[in-house]
Amino acid sequence: MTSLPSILGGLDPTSDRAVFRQIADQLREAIDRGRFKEGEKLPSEAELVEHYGVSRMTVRNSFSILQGEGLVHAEHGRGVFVRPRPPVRRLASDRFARRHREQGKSAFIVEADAAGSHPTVDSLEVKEEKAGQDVSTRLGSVRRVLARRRRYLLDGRPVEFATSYLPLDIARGTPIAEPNPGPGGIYARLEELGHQLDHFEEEIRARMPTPSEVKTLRLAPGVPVIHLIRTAFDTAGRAVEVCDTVMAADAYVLSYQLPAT
Amino acid sequence: MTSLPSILGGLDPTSDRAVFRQIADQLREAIDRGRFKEGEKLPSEAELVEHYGVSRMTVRNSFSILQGEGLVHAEHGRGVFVRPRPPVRRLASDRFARRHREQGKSAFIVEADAAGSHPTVDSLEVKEEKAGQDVSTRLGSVRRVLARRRRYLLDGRPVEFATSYLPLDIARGTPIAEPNPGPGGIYARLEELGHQLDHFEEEIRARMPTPSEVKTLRLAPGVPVIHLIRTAFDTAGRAVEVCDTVMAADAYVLSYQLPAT
DNA sequence: CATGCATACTCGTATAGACGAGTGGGCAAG
DNA sequence: CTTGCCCACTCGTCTATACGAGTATGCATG
Repeated sequence: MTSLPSILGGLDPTSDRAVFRQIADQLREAIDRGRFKEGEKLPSEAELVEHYGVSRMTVRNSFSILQGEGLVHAEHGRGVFVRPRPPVRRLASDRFARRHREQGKSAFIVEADAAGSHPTVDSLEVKEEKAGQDVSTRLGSVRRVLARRRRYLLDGRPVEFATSYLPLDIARGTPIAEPNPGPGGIYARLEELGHQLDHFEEEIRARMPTPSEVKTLRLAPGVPVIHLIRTAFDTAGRAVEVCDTVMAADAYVLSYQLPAT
Repeated sequence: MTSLPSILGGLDPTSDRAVFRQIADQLREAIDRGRFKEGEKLPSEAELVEHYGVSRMTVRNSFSILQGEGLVHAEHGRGVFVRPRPPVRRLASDRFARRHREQGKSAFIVEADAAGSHPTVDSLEVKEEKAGQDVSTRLGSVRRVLARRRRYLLDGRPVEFATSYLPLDIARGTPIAEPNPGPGGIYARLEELGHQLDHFEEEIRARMPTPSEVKTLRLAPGVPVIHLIRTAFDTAGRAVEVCDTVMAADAYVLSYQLPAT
C-alpha cells in the first residue's frame, strides 16, 4: 500500500476554498487518475483525519460530496469504496419493432440474454384503477384504466420499474388483463385485437429519485433516474397505451435513430 | 404564517429511523402536500432546532438530504427555499429535419423564441485539436478534428453545453470552421458541401455532473445532467459529425417519435 | 428625504466529543 | 479443527459550541 502523503498532498490554508472541498477535490482527482481503482477502499475517516489534521466531521463532509456525485459509496463497518461503473443496458430505438415482437420473447429478456446477463421480472401487479391526471390526458380523457406494474432485474439487481396503462374498453377481458399476456407482450395482443400500431412517442426526463424509488430500485446515493413515458398510437391516431418507466440511470444508455429528412 | 407544529408534527423516538431522516421526511411531505409552495422559504435552521429540540447539525443534515434530492436549495444569509420547477425546454426528435434547417435559424433559437424565452449563445470556441478516443472511434479513426464548442443560455440561465467534432478533411477551410457558420447551421453547410445527411444516432445517458459541469451550467445541488451524444451520418454511411451535449436535466424534456414498423 | 451603518437573522464551515452499530480477524474454549 | 466470543476498526448519528459571511431591515445621521 502506497503511503497517503504520496497520493494526497496537503491543504492550502490561504485558499478560500473550504477545507472539506479541497479534500474532496484531492480524493476525486486521485480516483480519476486511477490511484484508487474501482471497488477499492479509500482511506478511512480516521486516516484522513490524521493525514490532514482536521476533525472527523470535515472528512465526512468531503465523503458526502463524493457520494452525492455518485463517485463513492460507504459501507457501514467496512469503509468507503470507489463505486464500480456497472455494466449498462442499451435500449435501442427499434426495440419495439414488429419483427422483434414476432419472435415471441419480450424485449427485456432478449436483450439481457444477448448481453449474457440473467434477467428477472418480479412484483407483477395487474389491476383496474382510476387514471391519474397525466395518464388520463395522454389516453384521451379516460377515467379508469388497466394498470400493469412490473419490476425488471438484471443478475438480481433491480434496474427498472414500469407501469403500463390501457383504456378499459380495450384491455378488459383480454389476455392483456392477465398477469402473463403471452408471447410478444401486450403490443402483440393489441395488434391481434385490431389495434394496429402506428407509432410511439417517448418523453425522457432525468431527475433524482424519490425515496420510494430509491427503495424499489435499491439505488445508491448520487444515482439519478431516467424517467421515460411512452405513448403507443394505433393507425386511427388513438393513444392505446401509456407506459411509465423509471430506470436506474447508471444501468442504461438509451439509443435512438433519427431520419435526417 | 401558520405555526410550525400545525405543519410539521413531532419525532418518533421509538422509531429506528434516524432523527434527521424523520425531519427530512416531514419536510418533504409538507412540500409535496403544498404546505410549502415553490420558491417559498422553509423554516430556518434555528426554528427547526427549536421545534424538534435537536441540535443544529441534525437539522442541517435533514436539509442536505432534501438538497441532494433537488427539492430545496439554500441561499446564504437568506434561508432555504423550495426549488421551483423551472420551465422546461422540449427537444423534439424532428428538430434536425431539413425543413427546419431551410428556415435559416438554429433549432435552439427557434424553439426558445416560440416558448417566449430569451435565448443566448456564448463562449464559442472553434479550433482544431486531437480527437479523443471515443470521438475518434465514432468518426472512423480520425486523429485530428475540428471542435466547435458553445454554451446555450435561456433568459440568462445556462442550460446546455455542446461540442461538435468534425473530421478535418470535411470541415477545414469551409464556413464550418468559422465562428458563425451561417444560416441553418453546420448541417446546412455539410449538405452544401455534398455530404447529404441520411440519419442521426443519439445516445442518451443521465448522471450527476462533474464539478466543472456544475460550474459552466451553474447547476444547483441535486440536479443531474443529461448527456447526449449524436452522430450524423451521410448517405454514404460515413459519420460526418459527432456532437457531445451536456444538458441541465431540470431544464429539458427530450421527445422522440418512433415508427411501430 | 436619502444615505449609510448597526444589528439581527440567515446559512457556511469547522472543532471536539460521545455513543451506537456493522464487520472481520484473532484467540480461546470446546 | 471448529465454534463462539471479544475486540479493534469501520461508518452512522447526534450534541454543543464557535466563528465567519451574506442579507435585510430599521434607525440614526446628514
